[in-house]
Amino acid sequence: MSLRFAVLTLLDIEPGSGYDLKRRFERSVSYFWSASHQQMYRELHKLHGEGLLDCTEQPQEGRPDKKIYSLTGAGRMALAEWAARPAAAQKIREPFLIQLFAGHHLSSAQLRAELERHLHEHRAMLATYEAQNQRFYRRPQEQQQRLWLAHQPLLLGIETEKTWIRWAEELLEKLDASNH
Amino acid sequence: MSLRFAVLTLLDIEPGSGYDLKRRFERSVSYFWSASHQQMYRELHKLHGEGLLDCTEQPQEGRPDKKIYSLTGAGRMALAEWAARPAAAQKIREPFLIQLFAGHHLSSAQLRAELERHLHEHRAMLATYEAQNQRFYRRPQEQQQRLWLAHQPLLLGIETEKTWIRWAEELLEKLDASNH
DNA sequence: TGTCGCTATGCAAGTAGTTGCATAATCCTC
DNA sequence: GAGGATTATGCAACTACTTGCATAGCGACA
Repeated sequence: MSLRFAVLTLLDIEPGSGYDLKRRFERSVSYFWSASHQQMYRELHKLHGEGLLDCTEQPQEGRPDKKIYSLTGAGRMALAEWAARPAAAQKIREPFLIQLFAGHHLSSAQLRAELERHLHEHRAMLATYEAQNQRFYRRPQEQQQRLWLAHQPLLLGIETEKTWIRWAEELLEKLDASNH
Repeated sequence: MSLRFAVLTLLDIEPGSGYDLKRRFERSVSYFWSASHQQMYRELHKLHGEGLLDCTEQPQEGRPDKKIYSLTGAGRMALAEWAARPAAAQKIREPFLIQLFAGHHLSSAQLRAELERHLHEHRAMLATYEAQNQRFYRRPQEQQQRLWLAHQPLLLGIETEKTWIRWAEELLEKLDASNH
């Protein structure tokens, strides 16, 4: 259900094609929801079939035509109605922690290597989030005020990554300490 | 794939029935992976079918018989092999943040109410995590040393909840400030 | 004495998400 | 001028997960 409303929200801000949406998704929604391009296209078809989206084909030179989707009245209503309903609690899914839970099957060198790999990824994540944050603060005041709510998830993303990194660094230290 | 290895890991620590597993899951794995009892039973059947689990029926008085599952040699091998493989990156799924992303469809009173509801849930979560943490430190030294790695995810869970709560409290303040 | 919650297991049908592939033109690099 | 990335869309088959229901005895509460 959430993907459908993520799509509606993005199209509410600005109409676009599946491909556009996929890229905008990566730059905004991706730090609190993940989806592949197949999911996106399928969702667009479904929403269009249900009359929540309009679709106009836009011929392009050289490359395949774009299908530009935008909200219908029904789409806007569905979005507003959903926004007012209490959201389901999040589902936690952290494969790495399950692995850690079974960590006694690994040598401490293997553990270190895995941890450092994840640490690397999370640091990269943090860097892209912070870059995005900077971009936000470089926008004109008017936009900052209009989008401030939609910006809040990014702040949580940044703090969550920092927390993860701190935890992993401490765990590495503990591994060191227990080895010598 | 992760649920399957969560189940194997729990059964590796101690054999048990689907019902046992479900409860142990809630007390340990649930803060980094979620699963319903149906998923659990289905996974047990599958793992048993693939020869990774042994199953012995244990008749009980009054209540239905238990099926006690335990790892076979193949099960232990599969677990060890998986533990050494790099884990997939986590999939983020936070419905509430999508809702916030569409937050301009809500009145600020509605927003406040939703936020406070979530804040309440996260505070309750933090309290149960901390109680579990206390329980851990009351265990005998020997167990603390043996289980210290499996205990690390809980520490991350605690820090993550604290981060969430801090973020939500700040957001509430911002909502207040922008209202007056 | 009725119903609520707990222990204990499971089926069936549905929705959501993943993986792998396919097409096709254009732009850029070597 | 060959190969690869980018733009743009999509099918098919699969796996994972959810929802709603069913069964069935026991203990506690009111």
